[in-house]
This record gives sequence, C-alpha cells and structure tokens, in this order.
Amino acid sequence: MGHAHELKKPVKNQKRVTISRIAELAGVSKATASLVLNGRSDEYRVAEETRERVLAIAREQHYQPSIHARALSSGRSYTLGLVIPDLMNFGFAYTARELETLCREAGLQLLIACTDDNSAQEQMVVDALIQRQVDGLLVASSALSDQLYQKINQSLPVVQLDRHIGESTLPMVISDACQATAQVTQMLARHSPDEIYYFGGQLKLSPSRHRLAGYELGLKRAGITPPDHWIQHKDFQPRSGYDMMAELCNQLGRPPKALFTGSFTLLEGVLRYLQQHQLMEANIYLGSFDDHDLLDCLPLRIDSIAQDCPALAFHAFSLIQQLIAEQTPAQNAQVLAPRIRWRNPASIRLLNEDRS
Amino acid sequence: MGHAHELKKPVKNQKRVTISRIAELAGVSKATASLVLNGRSDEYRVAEETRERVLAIAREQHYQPSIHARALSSGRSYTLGLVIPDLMNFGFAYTARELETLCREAGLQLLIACTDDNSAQEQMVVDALIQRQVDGLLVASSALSDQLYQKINQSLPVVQLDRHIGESTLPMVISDACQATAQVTQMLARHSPDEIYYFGGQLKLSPSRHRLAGYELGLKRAGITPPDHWIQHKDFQPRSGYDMMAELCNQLGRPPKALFTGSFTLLEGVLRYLQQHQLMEANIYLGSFDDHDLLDCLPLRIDSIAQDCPALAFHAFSLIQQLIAEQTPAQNAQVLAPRIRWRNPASIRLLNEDRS
DNA sequence: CTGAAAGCGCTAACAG
DNA sequence: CTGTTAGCGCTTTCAG
Repeated sequence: MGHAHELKKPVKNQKRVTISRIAELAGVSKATASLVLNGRSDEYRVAEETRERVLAIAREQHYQPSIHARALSSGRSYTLGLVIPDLMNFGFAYTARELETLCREAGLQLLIACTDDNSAQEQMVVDALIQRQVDGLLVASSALSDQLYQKINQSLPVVQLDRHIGESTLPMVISDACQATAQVTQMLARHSPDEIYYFGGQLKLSPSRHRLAGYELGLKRAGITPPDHWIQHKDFQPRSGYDMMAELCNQLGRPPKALFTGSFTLLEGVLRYLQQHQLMEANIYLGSFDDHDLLDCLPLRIDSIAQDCPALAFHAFSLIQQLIAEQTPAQNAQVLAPRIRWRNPASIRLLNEDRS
Repeated sequence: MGHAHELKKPVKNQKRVTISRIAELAGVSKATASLVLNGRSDEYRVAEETRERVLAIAREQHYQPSIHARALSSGRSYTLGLVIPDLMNFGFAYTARELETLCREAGLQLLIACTDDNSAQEQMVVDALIQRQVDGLLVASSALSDQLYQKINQSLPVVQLDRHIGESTLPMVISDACQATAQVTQMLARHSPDEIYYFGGQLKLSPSRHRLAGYELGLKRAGITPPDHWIQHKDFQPRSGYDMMAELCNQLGRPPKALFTGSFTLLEGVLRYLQQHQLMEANIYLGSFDDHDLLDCLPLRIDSIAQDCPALAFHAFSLIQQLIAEQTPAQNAQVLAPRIRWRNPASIRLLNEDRS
C-alpha cells in the first residue's frame, strides 16, 4: 500500500459555519436565526418569509449547530449515559442497541460505559459521564448502596435498568425474573423431582436474588424443599459455570439430572463442560435464565427465559425522557414479564397435556 | 411500589464548581488554575506551592471541568466516533467493547452509532457525530464510495475499521480474511473434494469479497474449479443463511457435503435449518468465518476463523490517536491475521499428519 | 511566575 | 416581529 509518506495530515481549516454566519447571510440577527433554526419561529411569530430565507441558507451552507456551544449555554447536552457491566453480555448488548436506536431517533447521543462489575470502575465511568453533563443516567449498577446515585439524582435523573440496588427508591425498569424462573423450575421438578440443582451469580445483585427466589418458589410449589447443596453461587462468568459443573459432576460421579442456570453466561460454562466430557447426549434437564438464538441449534433442548430487552430499553428510555422533561411519571418502578421459550419436547408435551 | 406521587423532581440547583471558583478559593487567576489543572504547571513554571494549593482545593471541591466549555474553546471534544452496522453483531460488539476500554483509559468517550448497513442512516449518524465534533471517526462503512469520508478526512481523521471501501486510500485496519479462508476451504476440499458450497454476504462489502477470494484461492490450491452454483450470495442476515440452506437442500434433496459460511450470522441461519430438519447429526463438513464460544458446545464440529478483535481495536485506536496528534503513522493500512479454530476431529487429524 | 482579557458558538432575556 | 446584550466555563495569548 506504501502511501504512508504521502499521507497528508488533515487540514483543519474548513472553518465551521456558525449561526452568526447564517444570520449575516440572511440579514437577520443571531437571535432570530437561532429561533428559526430551533423551530420556534411561530412561537415568536417570525415572518414567514424571514424564516424561509434563514432555513434555505442554513441548508445550502450545510449548517450544523455546535452541540458544545449549545450545551454550554443551555445546560443540556442532548446525551444520555448508559452504565452497564459489559457490552459483550448478550442482554446488555441487545438493550444497548435498542437504546441507541431510540436515542438516535430522538436526536440524542447514547454514551455507553462499562464497569466490568467493578465498583471502583463504576465510580470512574459515572464521574466521566457526569463531567460530560449527560442529561440522564441509565444504570445497571453493581454497587451495594445507592448513595452515589441518590446524590446524582439531586441534579439529574437516574433510572436503574435491569438491576436495582437493595431497597433503592430510585426509578427502575426491570424484568420479573421470579415468576418465570419459578415456572421453569416447576417444570424441572416434574421431570426430575428428586434432584434439581441451581447455579447462580453474585447474590449482591438483584437479578441473582430474584432468580434464586424464583427457583425456591418453583420448588415450593412443587412441594419440594431443596437441601443446601442443590444451590450454588459464584459470579456470572462462564468460567464459574464450568467450575461449578465440574465440581458437581465430580461429587456426584455423574452429571446432575436437572439443573437451572441463572444466566446464559453460566450456561455457556456448563455446556462447555458437558461438551468436553462427552456428556451432551446425557439425559439431563436444563433450564436457564437468558436466551440466545443459538440455543435453538443445540441437541440439548434447553428451556430458557428470554428477557424482553426491547421493552426494557423502551420503558427505560421513556421514563428518563419524562424525568428529564420534569414530568412526573405514572410509575417509577416497572417490572416487565420475560418470555419462556420451551424447547424441551418433554416440557412441551406436559404443557399441552395441562392445557387439555 | 406506589411511590409515584412522592417522586421529587430533581432539583438542578447544585451549582457546578467552575474553574473560576477554584481560582477564587485558591486566590489565583483562572489562567493559573487552568494551567495547573491541565498539568502544565511546570511548563509555565508555576510556583510549587501555588500548584499544590490549587490541586488540593480542586480535589476537595470535587472539581470536574466541563467538557463542553473545553471543547468549545479548545476545538477538541475528547470523543471518538465509532460507526458500525450493528452493535449486536458479535464481532462488532467485541471490537466496540475493546475500543470503549481503550478510550476510557485514555480519557476519551466513545460515541457508538449504528447504521444497520443502510447508507442513508449511515449519512445521518455520521452527520450527528460530526456535529458533536468528534476528534476522529472509526468506520465500518457500507458505502460504495469513500467520497463522504474523503471530505470529512479533510477536517478530521477517519480510519476504516474491519471493512474498507473499494480502492479507498483512507487509513484502515482490517483482517486478512483471504489466507485463513483459503486454508479452511482447502481443508474442506480434502474432506469432500467433489462438493464445497459457499454462502456469502453482500459483495459490495470488502469482507465479503476477501472471503470469497479466499474460498476461490483455497479451491484453486486444491486444484478445484468451482461450478457457479457452488457460490451463493445474499446478505449477512441469519435469515439469508437459512434461506440459502433451505434452497440448497431442496435442490439437492439432501444436505451438502461441505459448506463454508462467510459469517457467523449466516452460519446461525444454516444451523437453525439443520436443527429444524433433524440434520444436526448429518455427515456435513462446515467451515465458517467468525467465531463464537458456543461453537465449542455444538455436536457439529465446525472449523471457524476468529478475527482478532482486540488487536483490531488496538491498532485502530493507536492509528487514530496518532492521526489526531497530527503524527504521520508508520503505515496507513494494517492487515491483521485471524486465527483458525480447528474443531473438526478429521481436520485436526489431517493437520497432525501433515506435521509429522 | 501570574493576571487580564478575548473569544469559542449558542441561548435567552429584554428591549425596542 | 427582530436586534442587543449577556453570559455558559474554559483555553490561550499577551502583558505585566
């Protein structure tokens, strides 16, 4: 390719067309131009003709207002901050994608920042977002206390997304993990009443707690009291899923008969273990929170719980928009129902029988 | 939850601590404070004692400079724009995640925008990013001509990421799809010399062309001339993979003996078809561009090509940083080697035999 | 070594 | 209906 040395360094001369320039060309004042360009011309009853002239000139000059100047003077930055653990986690990626679309359509820019579920990092990225004067903050926090966010909420709206911190009263949009998990667990109990294991993530995270609660509720409904060793917790890393599975199989000397994994990532680890040990064909009932299209392609038919990420994104977005507009939302906590994807033929058969 | 009506609307009073305030408290002028806070105190030989005082006060007041004010006056926004087709595409999500980390560590904010591979939308998001005065632009464009970007490159650095537009001379960081694809194709040819199909995406996209070229090269090396009907193109949607597979199976009256899919998304569609038609156990050799950990968990052992997303991100980031600093980079086109993940036992056996 | 002052581009009163 | 006038918070000469 060898163009290296011909590379011209960008000439940053192209001086920006400012609103002053537009005003000048249109023969009006900056203020008038500003009004017109912000679509508030009728509110201030600017002459039809003046408006058209300004608009035309702006268009032909390809005028692009400086967000920074605007932010500086108006106090709004037209950005939203999104704080998530990891952009590679399928659910968060999905939600982020949906939010990006919603923001784009509303003329906002989404600023995505990852915390890696590490609270020091979370502090830092939140600081950085505040510094950029985001108009609102959407957070899937891994913090233990909502103190930081309560403080922030004094000056700009904060909405908790997918997770909520302890008993925080901050607005939130989450999935109802409990009911769906209970249903899937009940089904596992029908397949294998004498043995239903559970692998979960950090108990400090609300999703973990709700999923565990769902598991326990499901067993209770099935009239089963789980011995302690059925329940295991680590974090949501695939590695942890693998390790928990390895340990369990070693202990039992065989794979478990039924298992519910609290997340797709954990399930990944479990599947990796099964594959490595030629157990993919084993007779094991699996249920999992989170869903992925590829689960449709596995020989092992796993019943899974799919969060409604588009709805999560939509409601969180609406909520924060309302808060930014200083409206009082109808509800400050929204709990969305996930969808269960029954894949196991035995499950499907039982469901059909129930129906008839 | 019913707190709805108690919801206090955020009181946006907490007046921001500005540099003036810091200067005032420290008993110096704004200019001095600015120098100190930007770490250029020794360059201007500010008194040691003065500096410490300013720094201490800034810290205790939790001073956070306004990015917008800074951007306005300095002309830099400390943001990078990333333009990708879709944040849900595994490779792009991975790259975005890595870039986000690199940016964060460098005190930059990454602005991610998706185009859905639609050029009108691409125009729009690029406009929006320019308007936000990004300091540089990283793009995986689906445009046919680099005209837009050549123009932008006059005023700010543009780096092509993962894809390049036609014969564009703009800087780029891409994967060398050709060699790896050729290798995997050769392997498919050894398994099934008389039938090796290929499914690809839009030919206007450079990755599609390189992957196809790799396939053809692999066959050529194997001494095979592919009949036209072996090669099919649509787009990179899973749906298209499914459709192409459905059509092919219908035509043949059986699944193909060997197939290379040009992307993970296409493979997904293919796998879905196979699963739906109970063909997962069929004797079919699959190779694919792109990789995913879950492929380790499939009974069908697929040889796949994993792009080195962290490296892609790293090099693109370094490159654009250099360009922003108006340095002349050593090379303006970087081609990174992907890694082949051999999973098929037959492939692995052959490779071992070759070695000995 | 430090301070004063002039903008960056835009918005928002407040006068005409 | 339109223009004037202050800033928003920070950087950056240019004089002390």
